Amino acid sequence: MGTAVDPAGSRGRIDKRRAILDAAFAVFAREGYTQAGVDAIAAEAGVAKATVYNHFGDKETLLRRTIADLAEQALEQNLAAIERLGTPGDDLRALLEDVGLSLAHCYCDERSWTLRRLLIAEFAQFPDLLDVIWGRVNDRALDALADRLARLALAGRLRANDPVAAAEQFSALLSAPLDKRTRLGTRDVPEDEVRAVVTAAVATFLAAFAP
Amino acid sequence: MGTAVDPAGSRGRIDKRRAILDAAFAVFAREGYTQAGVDAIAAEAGVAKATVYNHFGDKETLLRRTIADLAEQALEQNLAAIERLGTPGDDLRALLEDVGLSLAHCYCDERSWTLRRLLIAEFAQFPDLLDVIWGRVNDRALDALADRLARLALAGRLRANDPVAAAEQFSALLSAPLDKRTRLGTRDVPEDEVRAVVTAAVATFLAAFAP
Amino acid sequence: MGTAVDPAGSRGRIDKRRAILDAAFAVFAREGYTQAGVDAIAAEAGVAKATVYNHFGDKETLLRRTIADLAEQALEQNLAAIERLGTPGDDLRALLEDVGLSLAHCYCDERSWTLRRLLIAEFAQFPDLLDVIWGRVNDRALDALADRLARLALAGRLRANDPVAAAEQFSALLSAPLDKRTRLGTRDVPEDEVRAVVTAAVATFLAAFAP
Amino acid sequence: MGTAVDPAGSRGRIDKRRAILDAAFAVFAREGYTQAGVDAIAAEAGVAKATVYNHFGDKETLLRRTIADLAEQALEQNLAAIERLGTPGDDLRALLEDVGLSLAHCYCDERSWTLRRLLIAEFAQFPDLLDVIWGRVNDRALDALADRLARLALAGRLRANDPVAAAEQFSALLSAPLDKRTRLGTRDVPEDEVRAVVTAAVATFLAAFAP
DNA sequence: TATGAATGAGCGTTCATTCAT
DNA sequence: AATGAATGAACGCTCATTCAT
Repeated sequence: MGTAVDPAGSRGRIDKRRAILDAAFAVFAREGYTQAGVDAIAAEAGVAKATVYNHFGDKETLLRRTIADLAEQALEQNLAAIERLGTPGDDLRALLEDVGLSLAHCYCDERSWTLRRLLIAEFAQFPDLLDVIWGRVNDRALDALADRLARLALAGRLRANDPVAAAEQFSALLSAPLDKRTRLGTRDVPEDEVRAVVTAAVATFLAAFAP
Repeated sequence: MGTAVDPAGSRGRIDKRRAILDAAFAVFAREGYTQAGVDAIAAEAGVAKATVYNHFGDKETLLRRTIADLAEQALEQNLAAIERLGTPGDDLRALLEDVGLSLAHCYCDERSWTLRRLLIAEFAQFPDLLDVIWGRVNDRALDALADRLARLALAGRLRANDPVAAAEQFSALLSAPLDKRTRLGTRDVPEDEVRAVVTAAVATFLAAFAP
Repeated sequence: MGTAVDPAGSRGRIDKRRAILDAAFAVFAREGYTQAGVDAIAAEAGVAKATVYNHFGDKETLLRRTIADLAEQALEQNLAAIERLGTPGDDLRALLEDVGLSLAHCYCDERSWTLRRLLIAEFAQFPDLLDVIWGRVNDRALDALADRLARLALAGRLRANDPVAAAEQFSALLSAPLDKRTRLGTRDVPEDEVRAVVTAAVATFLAAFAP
Repeated sequence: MGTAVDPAGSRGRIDKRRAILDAAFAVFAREGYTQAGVDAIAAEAGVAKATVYNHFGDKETLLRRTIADLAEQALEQNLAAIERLGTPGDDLRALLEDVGLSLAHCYCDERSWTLRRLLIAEFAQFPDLLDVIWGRVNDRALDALADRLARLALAGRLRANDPVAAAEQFSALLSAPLDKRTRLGTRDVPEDEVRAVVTAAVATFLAAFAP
C-alpha cells in the first residue's frame, strides 16, 4: 500500500491550513493584529480570503490559533533548556551559564518576541489570552525552573529557601537586560553581548544563592 | 473680585488641549491605538471630533503627543526617585529598598504601563517611537541610576566596577518580577507583595555588589 | 429554451458594472463630479458602496471610465454621421443639411452635453482628461469631417483649399448657435429651431465654399 | 476738507472686500467652486476665514458676487468692441476684422474663460445663474451686435434680412474655433493664429452676407 | 470689525464577513 | 473545499459655518 496516493487530497487541506497559520504569523508579526488585514494574510498564504474563513471562522480565532501555536513552541523550547539543569555536573556555574544562554536564545527568538508583542498589544481586547497563554507558558516554565533549583538546593548546591523567588530572579536577570539590549526585539544583538548578559546574570545569581 | 475674569477665555484652549490628551490616554489605554476611534476620544474629552484635528492634525500626531506626555511624566518620576540615592545615610540597604520601592511604584503606575503597551504594540507602525521615547526615558533613567551607583562605589559603599551593568541588574530585579506579579499591569498587586519583590531584589543586589 | 440559464451568473458582474457606469453618468450629470457622492451613485445603481470600489478602485477612476464611455459613444455617433458625406448624391445642400442635422442631434444629446460639462468643470483637477478625451473625440471627428470635405473639393463639389478650416467653420456654425439655443444644454429646443440652425449654417457654409 | 483722512478706516473695509473678491476669483478659477475651500480664499486674501463670512454671508453668495463681477467686466468689454461697428469707414472687411479681433481677445481673456467655466460647472447646482448671467451678458452682447449689423444692412453695406441670425453666426465663427485652438482656454494661442481665425471668420461671414 | 476656536454633518475609503457558485 | 463578488458598518479626515472675544 503506497503512501504516495492522495495527490493533493486531504494533504492539500492540511497544507493550506498550515500555510494560513504561517501567513498569519508573518502578517501579525509585521503589522500587529488590528492593523493586519485578512486580505493580506490570505494573499501571503496564497489562498482566497474566503478560504481563511472556511478554516478559522473569524479573525479572532485565527489570532488565537496563531498565538497558541507560538506559545506551544515557546514552552517546548524553554522546558527543553531548563530540563538540562536536572543533570548537573561538577561545575554549577558553567551549567547555569549554558542553560542561561539557551534561555536567552529562546527569549530573543523572533517567534517569542512576536508572541509577547501580540499578547501585550491585544490583551485589552481579549483579556483571557493573558491567563490562558501567559499562565500556560511563563508560569509553567518558571515552575519548571523553580523545581530544578529546588532539587539543586536539596542537593546542597544552592542556598535557596524560596526556589520560586530564585527562579524569578534568575529569569529577571536574563530577560530584562535583553529587553534593553534588543530594544524590545527590534534589533539583533551580537552573540558576545548575549553571553555577557548571561555571565553577569549567573554571577549575580550565584553571589546571592551559592551555598 | 478680579480673579473671576476670563471664565473660559484663553484658558479654554489649554483646557481643551489637556482634556483631549487625557481622553486620548484613557482611550488608547483601553483600546489600543488602532482600535481607538477619534470619535471616542473626542467624546471622552467632551469636544467635537474636528476640535481634536484642530489641535493635533491627525491621529498619529495625537498618539505621539500622548506618548511624549506619558514619557515625560515617567522620566520625571523615575529621576526623582533615583536622585534620592545621592544622599545616602548609614543604612544602605534601607536606602536601596526605599528607592527601589519608589521605582516599583513608578513601574506599576497605570500611565507607565500604558506607555509601554503603546510602544510595544505600535513600534511596528512607528519605528522611530522606540528610539525617541525609549531612548529618552529608559536609557536616561538607567544612566542616572548608574551615576548614583558609581558615586556609591567611589565612596566605598558598593563594589561595582561596572555601574551600568549594576544599574541594569537592579532595574531587572525590580521590573521583571513585577511584570509577572501584575500580569503585565492588568491587576493590582498588594503593597506587601511589592515590598517583598523590592526586599528580594535589594538582597540579591547587595549580595552581588556589597563591598 | 436554454437561454434562461445563468440568471445572474457571470452576467451579474457585467450588469453591475454597467449599472454603476450608468448611475455614475446620471449622478455626475445631475450634480457634477465633486458634488456627487459615491453613496448616491451606489444607491442609484442599486449596489453597495463597496461594490463601486471593487469595480473601479476610487472615485477618480470611476469618473475617468464614465467619461471614456461617453466619449466613445459620442465619437461613434459623430463618425457615423460624417461618414455619410462619403456618398454624395446630386443635391449637395440637402446632403449637408442632412449630415448637419445628425451632427446637431449628436451635439444636443444629453450624454454629449454631460461629457462637455464634466470636462470643462474638472479639467483643472485632472488636466490630462482634456488631451486624452478632447483630443480623441473632437479632433478626430473634425479630422474625419475635413477628410470628407477634401474629397468633395477634389470632386469639384466644393471650393475648399483648406479643408480643416472649412470643417472647423461648418462645425462652428452648428455648435455655437446650439449652445445659445439650448442654453448650454439646459433646455430642449424644438426640432424646427434645430433645423433652422442647420439650414442657416449650411447656407452660410455654401455661400463661402460652393464652387 | 481733506480726503486723506480715514487712514485705514472705511477704506480698509473696502480694500478687504476687494481682496476677498480677487482671491475668490483666483481660487475659483484655479480649483472650481466646489473644490475651492473658503480657507484657501481667506488665506489668499490675507484675512481670517470669519472675515469672509462677515462680508459675504456664505460661500454661494461669494460665488455669485464673483461671477457678477466677472460678467460685468466681460459685458463692458464686449459692448465696447461692438460699439465700434457704429462708425464704419469705407473698408467694411477691415472694420469687421478689427472688431472681430477685439471680440476674440475678449473671448480668450482669462476672466472670460473662468466665467464660462464656473457657469458651466455649477449651473446644475444654481440654475438661476444661467438666466441671470448668460442672459445679461451673452444675449445683450449678441443683441448689440445684431443692432449694429441691422444698421449696416439698412445702410446697404450688408445683406442681412435676419440680423440676429447674422450676429449669431459671426459670433459662432469666432468663438468655436477659438474653443478648439485654446483647448477650452487652457493654453495661450499665438496672436497670428487668432488673426487667422478672425480673417477666416470675416471672410466666410462676408461671403454669406456681403450685398 | 476682525479673528481664532469650535462644531456637526458629510465624504471617500477600508475591512471583516457572507453568499452563490 | 475553494473561490470571486458583494455587503454594511465603521473610520479618519475635511469643510462650511457659527460663536465668543
